[in-house]
Amino acid sequence: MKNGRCREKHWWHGKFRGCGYRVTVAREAILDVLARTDKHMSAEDIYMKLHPIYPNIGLTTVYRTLDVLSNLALIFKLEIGDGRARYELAESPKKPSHHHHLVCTGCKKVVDYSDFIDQEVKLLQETEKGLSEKYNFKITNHLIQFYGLCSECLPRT
Amino acid sequence: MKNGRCREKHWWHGKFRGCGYRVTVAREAILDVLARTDKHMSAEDIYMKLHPIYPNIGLTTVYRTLDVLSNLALIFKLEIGDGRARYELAESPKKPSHHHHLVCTGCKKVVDYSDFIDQEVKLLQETEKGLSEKYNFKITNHLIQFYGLCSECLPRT
DNA sequence: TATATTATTAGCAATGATTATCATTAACAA
DNA sequence: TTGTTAATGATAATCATTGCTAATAATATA
Ligand SMILES: [Mn+2]
Ligand SMILES: [Mn+2]
Ligand SMILES: [Zn+2]
Ligand SMILES: [Zn+2]
Repeated sequence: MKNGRCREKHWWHGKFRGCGYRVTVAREAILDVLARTDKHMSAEDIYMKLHPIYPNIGLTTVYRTLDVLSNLALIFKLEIGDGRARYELAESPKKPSHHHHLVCTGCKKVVDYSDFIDQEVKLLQETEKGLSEKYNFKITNHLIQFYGLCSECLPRT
Repeated sequence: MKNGRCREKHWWHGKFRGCGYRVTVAREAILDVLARTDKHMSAEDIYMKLHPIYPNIGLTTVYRTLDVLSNLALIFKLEIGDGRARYELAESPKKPSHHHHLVCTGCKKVVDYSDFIDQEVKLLQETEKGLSEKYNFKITNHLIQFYGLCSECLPRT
């Protein structure tokens, strides 16, 4: 039986290698931060979280790494309208795989939801098909988001 | 019968005055640009369009004016993910009042669509109601967008 | 294991859309 | 026509993100 001295291999090591990417401390650390939260974090959030433990990982590296992880589809990039992108793990036991977002315009909190997903998927499929044909588009993605005020922000308005 | 010498009054003059805003050349010109197109224009697009006729209207004023018009709900501000906001008239004979967008990630072209709007509205209402209760949010807005490649951008990939 | 190759990184400068400042101008109520 | 004050233009500042480059570290190879 192997002991724990060697760096634990994660399933995505193979994905990295297969795409010609190296497995680095920064990449592991950033994935780890995202794996340990159910929040939707900005590049700077991640940088701040990392900094006490890895003070040598720069903000630029965080951005670059998030870009790589995004291209590998290991994470999702999410724009909520405040000009600061948020990121989350693509596959996580902490959240449903296909979900959308509820954004508080007050505190910028993001809530995952997957209610009504079945009807939604049905409508989306119909719509995508219809639009593809009518407008001659190859549709690759969609975005559904609700905006409002959370219970903490509503009182102070 | 009145002649055409005086500046034509538009219906939104009243809306301006009622909210304590003055009617200015820049505001009329910018609304006019948006009224004459069915495109979704950026602040700079509008500035460029205006510049030959009104070289004294600065880009800053375009931004400020778009902000005012947006607050008055005369126009919609639209983010398509390239970090540059687009604007369109809220009510226009050129497009359906309630519509969503199909965005080409290649050339950033935006197409209005209102197909499947009835089913969509139904689902949105149900979803909003469900989410409001479950997550204790006051939902004020929603965003639905499809992304893909238009017929011109698809070949060159 | 030692070495060569080259992807990755840190630190910093640059970018680009949008906003803030402030002195000047123009709308418009009286 | 005039006084009040909102609106403007020029410019500087902001701020998230990206570009640059010499140094470093991950991996393949001997
Ligand atoms: Mn999420
Ligand atoms: Mn539109
Ligand atoms: Zn909130
Ligand atoms: Zn296109």
